Amino acid sequence: MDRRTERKIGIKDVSKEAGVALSTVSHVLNGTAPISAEVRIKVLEAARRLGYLAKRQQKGAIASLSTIYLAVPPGNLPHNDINLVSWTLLTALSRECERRGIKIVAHNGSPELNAAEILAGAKAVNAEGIILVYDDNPKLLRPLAASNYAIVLLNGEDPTMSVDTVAPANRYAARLATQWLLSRGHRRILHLTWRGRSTIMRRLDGFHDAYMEQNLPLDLGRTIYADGYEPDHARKALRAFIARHGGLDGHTAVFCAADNLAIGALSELQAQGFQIPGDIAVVGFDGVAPGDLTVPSLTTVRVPLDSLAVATLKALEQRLSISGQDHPTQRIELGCRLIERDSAASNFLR
Amino acid sequence: MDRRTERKIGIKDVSKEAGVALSTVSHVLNGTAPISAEVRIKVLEAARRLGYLAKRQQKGAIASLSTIYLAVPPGNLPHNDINLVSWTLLTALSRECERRGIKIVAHNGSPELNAAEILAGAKAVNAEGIILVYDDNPKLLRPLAASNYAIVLLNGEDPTMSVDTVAPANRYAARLATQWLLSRGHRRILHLTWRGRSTIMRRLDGFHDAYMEQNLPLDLGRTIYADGYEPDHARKALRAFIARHGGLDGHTAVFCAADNLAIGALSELQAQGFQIPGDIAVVGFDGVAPGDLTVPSLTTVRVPLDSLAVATLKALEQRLSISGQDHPTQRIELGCRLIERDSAASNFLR
DNA sequence: CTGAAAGCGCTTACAG
DNA sequence: CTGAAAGCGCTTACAG
Repeated sequence: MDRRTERKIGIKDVSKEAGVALSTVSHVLNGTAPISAEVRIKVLEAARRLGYLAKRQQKGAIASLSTIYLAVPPGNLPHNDINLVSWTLLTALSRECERRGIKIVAHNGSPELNAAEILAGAKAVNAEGIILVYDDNPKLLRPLAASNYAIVLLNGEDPTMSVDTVAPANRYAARLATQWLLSRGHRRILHLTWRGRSTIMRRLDGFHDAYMEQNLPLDLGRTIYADGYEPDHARKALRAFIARHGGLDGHTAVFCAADNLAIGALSELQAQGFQIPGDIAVVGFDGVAPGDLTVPSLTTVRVPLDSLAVATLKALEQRLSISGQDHPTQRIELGCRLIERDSAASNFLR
Repeated sequence: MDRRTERKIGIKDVSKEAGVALSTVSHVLNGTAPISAEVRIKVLEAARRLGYLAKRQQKGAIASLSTIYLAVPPGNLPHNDINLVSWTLLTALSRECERRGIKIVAHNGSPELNAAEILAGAKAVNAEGIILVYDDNPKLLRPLAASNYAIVLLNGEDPTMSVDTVAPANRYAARLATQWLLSRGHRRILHLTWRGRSTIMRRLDGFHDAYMEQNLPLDLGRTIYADGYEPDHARKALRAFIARHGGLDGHTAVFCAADNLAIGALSELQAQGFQIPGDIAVVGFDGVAPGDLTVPSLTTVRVPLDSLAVATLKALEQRLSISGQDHPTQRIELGCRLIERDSAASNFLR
């Protein structure tokens, strides 16, 4: 990440790169003298190219964090290797903290997260901030928000907006994937999901949005609820659906609310003799499963886990630097990208 | 805002405030030496109290912006004094730009916004960034996103996530207002809205969320669509509703998707002899109408317009400082607060 | 807008 | 962790 050669980029390097005087660079960056637009732009572009602007932005923030307290509902902890998403997200977070020399201490308490315990734990390790992952329990969030810790909810939903939140743009990303399928001629699409955290329901919203945007009747898209988000839950749910309808009931694609479900869907559909993507296309969501190793490889929505980790730390630092006033809480959603692979071919057209 | 006396807060002031050595402060802020947790915290709190952390964060960013190009759909321009929300938002934006010495140039083009025109206009004034207000037209956003201007969509929705967006947390705020009514015993609530931009539909989502969260049947809450967002549209829609049902049909509250509608609702309901809030409570959304001047004064959801303006500039600067790589786009939503006044009394309990 | 120079604020190395 | 001191990077004032 840090190339040795560009260790210390300074205003001097920028002036050379832009071919202007050192003082000019300073004036551009501070607005302390009237500078022509052409020169201004030349300087700013050089500063951006060399990463000087980014460095300067970072420098402001890098101050305040030394220890973060991390609270994750036990079911989502990495040692439970079923949930690869959690694992990858937490790894990204650890890596980013390490890179910046921030210590991160994981909460280890009752099976059910509990605000008093979390606050006590954070205090015991002298944390400046708390990252709460996945949870969206208002009973938990309210007392945490009332404390004077900087708190960020990661990958969750806080409808009360009592704490800052960082999450993928679930609704828009699901809409994107569904739109992609619709644009390739699919009309009857199954959405395979489960009744879990509310963030997963935002993916269902997006599924519907795509139909509405095309003025297609919503009931062309059918939603199937699995009993959970493991591959076996997907298999069971699909098996039941197929048995009930004596087939796929005219559906040509399955959009799964998680890669785990998509993996189960792939195996169940293939076990039942369906060709993928010939008979039915499969699209996942998450982008952390080894989707390029499945057969066929999995088309999926990639959640930018690294960026989520970075944004979480930034939100925490921002909150820490705010004195007294009542800045409104913010929710930051990051855009996701569709990874096109073989389980949903791009040349399907009915 | 800037008290003369605290013009230049430096590390020296922080060291005095915290009662530690100057070098210690530096080490804490840079992590360049092992410092005990107690001292660290003492220093950081002093730094925050004096606004030093905030100053430092700002300093990193203040660099890159000198001219912003502002594109607003003509119907929302301030000279159309019907829309007080636009006016207040754009004023907040101008004020913040002025405070920071940023020049802001308003686009003035065809009645329908058009990407090529906007880009040409931005280039003509040597802008570094473009703020697009209110619009959510993908045909417009796509080509803008493809340009290499830093772009922020303010108060809009971009489901394609092609540009960074700053907006109020419409869905959660509407949920909050509805929850507040439900918690005061209201069960049958009218949601008065109009078919406009999609952000307004998010307020409808939030209206429904509040019912779902309480496990109340959704059809207790009924939605009325006015023909637009002006007070007269609200009057007409309510008049039709009351005529059709021979009254309020058991509803005890009207939650309006905009203050403008709420003002119309107040006047129509009173004209028809209903007591507010005795017979029916009225809640608005926006918080910019002179809601404390209506009779009765208007309970409403206040959108943090100043913070939206600040966040927009920050997002623009952040995007400007990013070199090459593909950082995902971000959507920032800010939390809103309920302003309790007389049009929905807090002691209504059935 | 340049370039040399003074100055300022923060960083850093070190003895205590 | 302190305190005095050297050093560094950026800012600022100014003549050209």
